[in-house]
Amino acid sequence: MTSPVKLQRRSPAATRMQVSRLFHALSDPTRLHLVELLADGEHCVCDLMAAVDAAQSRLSFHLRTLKDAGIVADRKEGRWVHYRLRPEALEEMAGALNLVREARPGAWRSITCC
Amino acid sequence: MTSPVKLQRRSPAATRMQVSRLFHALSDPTRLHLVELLADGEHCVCDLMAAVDAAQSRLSFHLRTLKDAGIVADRKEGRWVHYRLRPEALEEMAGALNLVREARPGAWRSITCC
DNA sequence: GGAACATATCAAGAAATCTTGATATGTCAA
DNA sequence: TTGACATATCAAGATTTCTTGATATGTTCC
Repeated sequence: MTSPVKLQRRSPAATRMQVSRLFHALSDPTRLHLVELLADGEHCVCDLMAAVDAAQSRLSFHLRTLKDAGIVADRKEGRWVHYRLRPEALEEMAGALNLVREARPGAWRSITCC
Repeated sequence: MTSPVKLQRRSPAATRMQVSRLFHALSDPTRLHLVELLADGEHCVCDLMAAVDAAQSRLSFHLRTLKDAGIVADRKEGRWVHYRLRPEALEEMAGALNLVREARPGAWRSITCC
């Protein structure tokens, strides 16, 4: 059974707030790099640290930022941690983008004004 | 004729930098709101100011941020200015997102590590 | 020309974000 | 149990971004 929380009952403002958090998570080159690396599946932090050239605490900060935004999830295994993408988040971003893309942007020139 | 600038000759790092600028532009609820408003075509600043509840210089700041990122373009007409979306920028973002989405994220669990 | 208007820019402070180095936590192996 | 290791967290400073109020620029109308 689905939860009783009403779907899409967020106000437009609340939706924007959430979507802006998602975009913010990808607004940094290091985080973008991490997301690219995770595109083919799970990776452990040590793999990621080798791939992006970042100090440990810096990497940890960016991974947490991605996690807080809901873009990645983690899985603890022994003394290391694996991160993976959350496809739902990517879909949500793509969806927000499509709403704007599909509306024929730049279709007309505004005439009346003020 | 197209310009002689080579296409896609940017390094991955430079591409990430550019894409992160695009995402940054949408990482703020006010700017997201503006982009939504522009989805159906051009609007003049006064329209936008009435729609998003923002002081004049604040609105101007956010429009410039969008413009600097290449997400909108403007057109001056008499004493007012019309803004419109630049579909290329939206496509570029959607493209970056798709590269990640299409790679079956979360497909496998990493076994080997460190 | 001068006033009203639309918009942009600037300067300064406020707030958020990022980086770095230090320390904490939990796990494994000897 | 001790030590090495993987990762997270914290604290402080650096940097960036955002907001606000003031002023500048260019346009139209009288």
